[in-house]
This record gives sequence, C-alpha cells and structure tokens, in this order.
Amino acid sequence: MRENFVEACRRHGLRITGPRKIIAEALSAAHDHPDVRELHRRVMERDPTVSLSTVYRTLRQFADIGLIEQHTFDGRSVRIERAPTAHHDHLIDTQSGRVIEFSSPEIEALQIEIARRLGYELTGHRLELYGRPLAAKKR
Amino acid sequence: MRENFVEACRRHGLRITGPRKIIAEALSAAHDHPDVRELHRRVMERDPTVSLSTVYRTLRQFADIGLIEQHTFDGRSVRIERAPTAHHDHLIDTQSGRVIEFSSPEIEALQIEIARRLGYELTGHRLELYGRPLAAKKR
DNA sequence: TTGCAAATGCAAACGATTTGCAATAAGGAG
DNA sequence: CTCCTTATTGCAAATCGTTTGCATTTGCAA
Repeated sequence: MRENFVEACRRHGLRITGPRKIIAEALSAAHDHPDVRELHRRVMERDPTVSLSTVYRTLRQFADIGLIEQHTFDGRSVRIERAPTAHHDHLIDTQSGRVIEFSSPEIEALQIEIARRLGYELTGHRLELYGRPLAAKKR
Repeated sequence: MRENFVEACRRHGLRITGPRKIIAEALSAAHDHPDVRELHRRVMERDPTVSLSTVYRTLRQFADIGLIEQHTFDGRSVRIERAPTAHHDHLIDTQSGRVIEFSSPEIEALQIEIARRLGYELTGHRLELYGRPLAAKKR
C-alpha cells in the first residue's frame, strides 16, 4: 500500500507528512477491520505523538481518495478497511467480532433487479451477515 | 397496535403508564421510519411533558419485547419501525431519505447458503439497498 | 533557504444516547 | 377505595464516538 498511498496523496494534493506515513503503514499492516481507537493504538506504537484527531482526519481523507473504506457494522463505532481491490460484503462472527469477506454475484444481480422493480437505480448497498460458527459442534 | 401493546406489556410485566401509552400511539400512527428525535417531537404533540429520555428508555423496552425494531441505516442516528409482521429488508431513497420495504426469498436463501459455506450458521443479517428513483427521467 | 498554505496537537464542542437520583405514579393487597 | 411497594419518570449531568477552532509546526514549491 506504501506506493499506492504516496501516489494517491500526490494525485490529490495531500502532503506526505509524518503522521500520514505512519497511519498508512499501520493500515497496510492491518489484516483485520479495526475501529478508530484500535488503529490509533497501533499508530501510537510506531509514534506516540500522533493524535487521535489526526487519525480521524486522515482516515476521512484516505476514504475520500479511495484508499480505505469505513463501515459501521453494529451501529456502534466505525471500522476501517483497506481499499478493497474487488467488491465484497461481510460476515460478522457474533462470538468473536471477526469479520469475514465474501462476495456473491447472484445476490448482486438480484439486488439490481429488485431495485429496478421498485423503480430505482441501485447506487449502493450494504449486506452484512451475522453468524455463529458451526464447525465447533461437529469436530 | 394498541391491543398488542397492552398485551405485550402485561406479558412482560411492564406497567401501562401514561408516557408509554402516548409513545405507543405515536408509533402506531407512524407509517414511516422516524428517528428518535422526530418520534419525540410527535409524542410531544400529544403530551409535551414526556421527556426524551423516557422515549429512549421506552423504545429500548419496546424493542426488547418485540414491539418495534431499531435500525441504523446510515451510520447516523437510529430509526424506528413498528414490529414487522413479516421479515423484510430496506431500500433507501438517497434523494429523499424515504425507506421502502421489500423482501426477497431468493436472497434470503443465498445468504444462508453463503454463511454455511463459510462455516457459519446464519443468525441474522442486514441488507440495505441505496438507490435513485429512475421514474423521473421517463415520465 | 525562505515563505506560506496545509497539517497537526490540544482542548473544547458536538450530537446521540445513557444514567444517577429524587420525585411521582401504577396497580396489587388489604 | 386507600395504602404501600416498586417501577417509572423528568431532569441534569455523564458518556461515547467523532468533529472542530485555534495557535503552532511542517511540507514543499519557488
């Protein structure tokens, strides 16, 4: 993501600052979907002087230029995700809070169809599945 | 909803109080998906002494006993909906904020299937479509 | 190197929601 | 019908996540 980040910032006239570099690093190291406080914690491990407000501000900018996405799964705080290369939806493990990504062309197609039938052009959607692991039982 | 409300409260040991009656009335009169402040506004039209905190507390209780559902469509404030008789999802008109209900057995089935394939038992889901009306163009 | 707009840290502000507490009222017992 | 216990209420203050104003610092183009 490093390159992508530098390039994207340049393209949008954002300066390559210390805090932004650190935040970008923390993001590319994140293989999960942390919330902002958690991300700030990780950023502070690299540089404890970066403030929470800078993290918030930077995340908004990164989202604006398409580097990340911000989701609110539970109605609670925002969770961060590196810019997806391909579209996908999420399954949230209700026991652990873990987020699993998936995609379903069939569902995508149905969504467009449903919107059209209701007289709308689909401009976006959100699909979240909530589930309990079933493996545990059998194994 | 009047009867349903009295009965449900009785069944769960909730007292039938003045504020609760008013809130239940405002809810059954609502044919949209108001947020809490808007609902409180409507409640106050009937009785200006009912406080916002009582509305919040009552809504939580009503949700607990299944009289209503609370959604957070946009990541912003909570929107209220009378208990649905049948399950459905929502399409949000991005121009007007209006909410349209729909249901799709095909999608429901696919969701269960996807969760299973990922090793999960589906315990819940959220599906929201966002769209722009297309009728306007043609007519 | 210099100069200036962009970016930062801090603390205060915010909007939505929750909570502690003393006062009030529902509704079963007598 | 009145009394008593306990749930419920209104109010104000607290919380939580997020945003913002402002004085200070810092990229970076010239």
